[in-house]
Parts: sequence; C-alpha cells; structure tokens
Amino acid sequence: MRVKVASVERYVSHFTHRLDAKGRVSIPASFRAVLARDGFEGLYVHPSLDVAALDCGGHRLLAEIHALIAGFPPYSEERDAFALALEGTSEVLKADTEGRIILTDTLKLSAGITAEVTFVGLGEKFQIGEPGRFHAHLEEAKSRVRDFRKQLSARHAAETPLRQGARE
Amino acid sequence: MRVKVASVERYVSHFTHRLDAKGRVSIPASFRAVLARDGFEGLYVHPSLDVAALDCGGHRLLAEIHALIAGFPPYSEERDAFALALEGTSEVLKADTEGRIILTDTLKLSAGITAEVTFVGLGEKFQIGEPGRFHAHLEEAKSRVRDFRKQLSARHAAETPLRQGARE
DNA sequence: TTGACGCCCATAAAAGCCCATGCTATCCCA
DNA sequence: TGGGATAGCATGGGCTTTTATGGGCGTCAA
Repeated sequence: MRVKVASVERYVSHFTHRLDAKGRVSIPASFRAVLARDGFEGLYVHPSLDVAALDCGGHRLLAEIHALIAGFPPYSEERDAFALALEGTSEVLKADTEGRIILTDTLKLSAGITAEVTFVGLGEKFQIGEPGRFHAHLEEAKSRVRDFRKQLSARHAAETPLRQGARE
Repeated sequence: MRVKVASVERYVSHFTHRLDAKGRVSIPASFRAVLARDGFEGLYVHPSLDVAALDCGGHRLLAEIHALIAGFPPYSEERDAFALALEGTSEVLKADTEGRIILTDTLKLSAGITAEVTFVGLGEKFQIGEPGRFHAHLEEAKSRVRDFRKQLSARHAAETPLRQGARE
C-alpha cells in the first residue's frame, strides 16, 4: 500500500473529464482518495444554490448541511425551505468499480452539463460543472479575492503609519 | 556532515533549474530540507494572484490559506468563492524519489514557464517563476525597499533634528 | 424483450520508481 | 599544502504502475 499522506484531507485542484457514450465520468483519483478516507459509499450530490454547478462530497458535506438546517428552529419556514432546497434535490450516486458515476438528467440539466465536466476542489467539498462556466466563475472569484487583499493591505497601511520596528 | 544549520527553518536564496524532457524539475535541496521539516509530503502549489509566479510551500502555507477560508461562515457564498480561487487553482504535487516535481500545464501557463524555472525563497514560502520575470520582479522589489528606507530615514531625521539621542 | 445498470476486461497515455552519469565542493591524508 | 577520494546534487533514461476511457456481457425489472 502506498502512503500519500497529506492532502488526502481536502479536495484541491481541478480536472476536466469527458462523459463516455454511456454517460459515465471518472471521479478524479485524488478526490476518490479523499472520499475513501471520509468513508462515504458513493457520492453525495446536490445542485449548488448560487451557481450552475453541483456540490459533491461525503459524510463531511452531509454533516455540514445537517448542521445548517439544524440551526433553524424546528417547523420554521426557513428550515423547511433549506431542507427542501438542499436535501430535496440531493442524490446519492454510486460509483462503479473504476470510480465512475452517472449523473442523472436532472443534475446535468441544472448544471448545464453535456459532453465534458470540470471537477473543482473547494476543500471540504468539490463541485462539478460545465467547463466554460467554470472558467468564467473562477475569474470572478479571483478578482474578489484580489479586492479583498487590497482592502487588507490598505487597512494595514492605515493602522501602522510609522514603521519603527525596522532597523538597519 | 555539512553545516547548513540556519535556513532549515525558512526558504532563502534563489536557484534556477531546468525542466527535463519529461517536464520534471528538481526542488532545490535546501528547500527540500525545509519541506521535510515542515512534514509535508509533496509540495503545495498555487498560482499567485498578483504576479506571474507560483506560491509554494507545505503545511504552513496550507494552514494560511485554510485559515483565510475558514474565516467565512460555512456554506456561504464568499466561502465558496474564496475556496474556488485558492484551493480550486492549487495543486498538491508529489515529488519523486529524487525530489523532482512535474508542474501541470495550467501551472506552467499561469507563470509563463517553459524550459527553466527560478525558485526564490520568501521565508515562509517560496515562489517558482520564469527566470526573466524573476529578475525584473526582483529589481522592482529592490527599488521599493530602497524607497521605503529613504522614507524611514527622512522621517527619522525629521523627528530627531539633532542626532544626539539617536540609537542605531 | 428491451433498456438501464452493474461488473469485467482492454488500452493508451500519464505519472511514478529505480538506477546511471556528470559536476562540484568538500574532506582526508600523505 | 596539495591532490585524489568522496559525497551531495541536478539531470537523464528506461521500465512499471495508475488512471482515464472505451466496450462487452450478464442480470434484473418493467
């Protein structure tokens, strides 16, 4: 058995795979490793709330969703709404012996998936989406992070007008 | 046994290595020593947001990124966006027995890397970039430091018109 | 029967593993 | 002190294993 220690904890990086004639697509090997460690049989999938993509994961993702829903008072409108939006649209897909899954038509439709899909790691979960949309969405996210960093350094500069610690 | 004591803690100095026919490149030995101490199996890499270079490191870099993402509430839109921009573009490369890595095409493209790369130590992390860009970027950084030092001494002079109590 | 789905095997390309070479800086001992 | 031995390191090449992908066959249910 191999080691492959670190990085089996979180989903990182991105991959683009093709759907074959039967509609099957391989889950990236590194993501399979994380899932295996998570101990989830198959793959938990539901359409993302804000973007045209599918949120995927195992027990950890499930637990997060449960926690979110449990945060609302029982029988409240919010709770029902979240449960419906998240759990009502979820699917549990099982992978074949090679680690491939078949997306249902509903899932493919909601993410605009046709011939190819991009898997992108988001740490405790990953998303599946249409490659073109993925790139667009990535650029947007990058610029948001850049703005955030600019704010941070601006604030830093404002808070430390005199840098005295620097000696020659 | 060699000395090389200090600097096992931080990434310092710079090195330029060639990519071989298979696209492999050796991580500088001194950087490997820091990584080994950090305990990270392989190399965590992610394209820098502002310059054409790759930020690299081990657990320490990972923890930094993870902390930034963890600052946002679970299941929020911001969190997804940050995770996408940071973890979605990251790669965990594993080094071969000789300490070489293979950069993915995406990584090479985003840093403008072709035949050679320069490794630059930045203390907590190091960067991989195209040698030409590295030199240009270094000159710019140097002039920024020079300006900063000029500001410092100007301010120092203003604050202590007579250089009597001045501690160096 | 027909179609959806699970399981098995095939294959090409990519990635990983082991061993070899040349260079340089260091060490050791005459 | 000088010069050969030596060890560490970057680099190269061949071989094995993994991985993504393609297709065949049997089963079970409508």
